[in-house]
Amino acid sequence: MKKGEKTRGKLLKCAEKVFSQKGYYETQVSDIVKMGGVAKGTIYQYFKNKRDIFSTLLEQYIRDWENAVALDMKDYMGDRPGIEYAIDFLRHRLQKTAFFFSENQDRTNIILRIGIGVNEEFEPIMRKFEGKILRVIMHDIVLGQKQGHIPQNINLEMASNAVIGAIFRINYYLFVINKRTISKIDINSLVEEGVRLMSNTLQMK
Amino acid sequence: MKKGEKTRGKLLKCAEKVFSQKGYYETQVSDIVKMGGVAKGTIYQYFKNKRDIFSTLLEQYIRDWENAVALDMKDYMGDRPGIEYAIDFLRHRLQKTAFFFSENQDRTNIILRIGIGVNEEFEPIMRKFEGKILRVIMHDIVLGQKQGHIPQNINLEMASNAVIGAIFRINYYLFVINKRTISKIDINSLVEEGVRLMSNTLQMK
Amino acid sequence: MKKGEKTRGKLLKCAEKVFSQKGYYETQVSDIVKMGGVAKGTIYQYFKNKRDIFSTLLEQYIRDWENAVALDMKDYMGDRPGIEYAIDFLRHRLQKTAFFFSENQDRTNIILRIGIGVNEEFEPIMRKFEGKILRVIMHDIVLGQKQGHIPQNINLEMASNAVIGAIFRINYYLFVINKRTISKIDINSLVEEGVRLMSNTLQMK
Amino acid sequence: MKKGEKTRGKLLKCAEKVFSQKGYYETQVSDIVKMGGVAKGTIYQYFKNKRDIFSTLLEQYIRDWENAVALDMKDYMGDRPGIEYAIDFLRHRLQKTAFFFSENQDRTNIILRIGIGVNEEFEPIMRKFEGKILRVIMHDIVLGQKQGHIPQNINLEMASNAVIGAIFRINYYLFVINKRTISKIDINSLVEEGVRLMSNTLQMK
DNA sequence: CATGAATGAGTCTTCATTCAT
DNA sequence: CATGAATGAAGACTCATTCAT
Repeated sequence: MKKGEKTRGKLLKCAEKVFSQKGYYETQVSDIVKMGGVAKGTIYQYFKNKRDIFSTLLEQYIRDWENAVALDMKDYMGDRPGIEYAIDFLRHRLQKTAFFFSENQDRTNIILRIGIGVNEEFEPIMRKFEGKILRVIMHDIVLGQKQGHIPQNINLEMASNAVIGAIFRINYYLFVINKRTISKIDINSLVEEGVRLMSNTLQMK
Repeated sequence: MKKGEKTRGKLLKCAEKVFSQKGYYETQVSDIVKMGGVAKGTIYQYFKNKRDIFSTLLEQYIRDWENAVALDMKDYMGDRPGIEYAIDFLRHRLQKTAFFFSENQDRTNIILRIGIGVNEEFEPIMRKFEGKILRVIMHDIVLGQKQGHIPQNINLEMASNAVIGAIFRINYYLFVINKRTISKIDINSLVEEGVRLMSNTLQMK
Repeated sequence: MKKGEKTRGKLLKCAEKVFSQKGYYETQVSDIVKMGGVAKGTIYQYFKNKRDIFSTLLEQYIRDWENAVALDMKDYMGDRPGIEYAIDFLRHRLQKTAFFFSENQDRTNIILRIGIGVNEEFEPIMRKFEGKILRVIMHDIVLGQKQGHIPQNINLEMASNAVIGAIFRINYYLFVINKRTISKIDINSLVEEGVRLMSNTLQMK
Repeated sequence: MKKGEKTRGKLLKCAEKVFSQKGYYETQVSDIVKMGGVAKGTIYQYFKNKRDIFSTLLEQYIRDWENAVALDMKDYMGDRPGIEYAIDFLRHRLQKTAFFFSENQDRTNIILRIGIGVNEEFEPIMRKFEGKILRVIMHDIVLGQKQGHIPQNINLEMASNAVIGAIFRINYYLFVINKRTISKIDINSLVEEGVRLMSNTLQMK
């Protein structure tokens, strides 16, 4: 790794920490730079401005999430039937999501709290993020309906928002409000409860 | 005395509008007073500073919500049994909530979006708000369990967070993202769908 | 006393207290008004502005001092000789001064501390005050020289400044720094010491 | 590093000039930076705020004075007797003081006029300053008493205040009120007169 | 690449003063 | 005479950004 790349990465890591602790507006570029141990001017070698730092993080988060949660969708892309199979599918989704949100709490805090209320110039990125997640959920539900595990008369828009709301809120509650550090075993029992709640919500059978 | 109260109220209304549009940090005190048609100094007769304006709004919202949603709980406090009754109870909750969030979209935007990411000095107020709502939901679930309409083995913490997450997210989706203006008739069909989803989530029967 | 006169006097008394405690710039008109128990606008019925309040006090202090210290000068205007007489004269001066500065410590604080550093627009008044005092001292010294109790070769300018400096400083030390409340008996022993110091300074014999 | 120190020093010099001319409250930070030929923000790189600028000056003055007046005390620490020696000692003190107050009239104005009436948050610094001076004078008097040149029955508290008052007042009169610029020869004749007055006050013989 | 001194537009906030009631 | 709501000019201070070294 080039020296420049290393500095850039370090600054991004510091930015994540500070943004997470103080929010976008309350963090000062000098906070980030100080934590990174470099001079004021250095950060402007890698980022156009403060906004650029924050949106770089947000864009990165979308890719992180895709890598963590969305990509393995193919494993379950086959049309093999069976309700256990569908539940298994849901379980994996929730598990990946829980791992994603628990492994980096600064990132979680930014995605679920900081990113929400911030300036509308970041809204497109956040919308894109949410849109991706929402589309995955909708796709999953439609898949479940095709396979007969989810009733046809469910309102897709309402249901997927209910699911995303529930999932985000639970992860927010666990990892942002309570800052819980959780073992893999703990996470699995939580996931199991989540599977039960969500399969109920969607009347999976 | 009368005049002062009127000015204060007007400024609070303007503040709500501007905070909702621009967020806490991007709104300038001068935006608010300009919209209110008064001089800069006037707003400082009624509020200590910008923070005070915002937190006054938040505190007001807690009271608004209690008046709108929480107070009529007693009507259903009787121990009349019957699952229809329990569903009816849930329906009323969701209906009141939907009315509350649809009747003042600036307020909704501030509660569900602006208030979330803002500086941690407002966190206690937001926590208090969320705490009140969470407690109502938990109380409702426990009541349902006592009356046998909700299974005992449900995880109260997870379930109530799932419910609050789903409800907030749906209202957020409808009134903040889509800025939907909704007739009473529309709202009722949405509420009906919400009742179905939430009663499923909680396995009410 | 008319009601108006009474209000004016009360406000002046309050102003004296606040100016003494906070200095000219740190006192707010609203402090004075609040202490006086009247409305903001009322004080502007009696004084043109904040400066007018302060300079009214200063002007008053000049008259106060003249009444307290300077006027009885005539009692000693005769040209009766005798060193005891001259010392007696000095004693009376110092005594009157000490009474003047001890009887109203807010006034003392304003004259000896607040009034010094304040805006140069009050300088003429303060100069006038100091000038009157200086002239009295010079006159006294010249009188002492005429009568042969003070050497001719003394530098009038230096000596009178030394005397006024010493007197002011001692009173400042006693009544401003140490806020000493002092009985008539105490004061007399202090005055006696002062007489000794000043008669030495002026080589009175 | 070099450049920064230079800017800081320049701003401090400008601040001294402006504070001296306008007093603490009437000087605006923008006056100082304008005179310094730098931008508004620059001064805040070196000083926390306006108060910090002023108190930095005051603290500096204490050190200046110690360097100018107090340090050479040891030269006279020997116990060589003789009244000429004691008078010589007094002469040097007054001379050093006169040089100190005449060499930088802005500083003199701030010490003897501006610093007095200002807000009580600077009082500790001014007290510290006065305390140091007072202690030196007291020490000198006690030394004189030990060596038999000053009577034992003198009131130390009163006498030292008389001396400090006289000295300050004379310097104030010369360098603040009359803004006299004085040659070394002039100063020596003034000092001679001062020696005479003070040695009389303290009955040195 | 890195530095950190300098910039200055931008904001909040204060407070003496006015004036309609 | 008294009130107190409203005014708005004025000033301190912040902080993202630039650029010469």
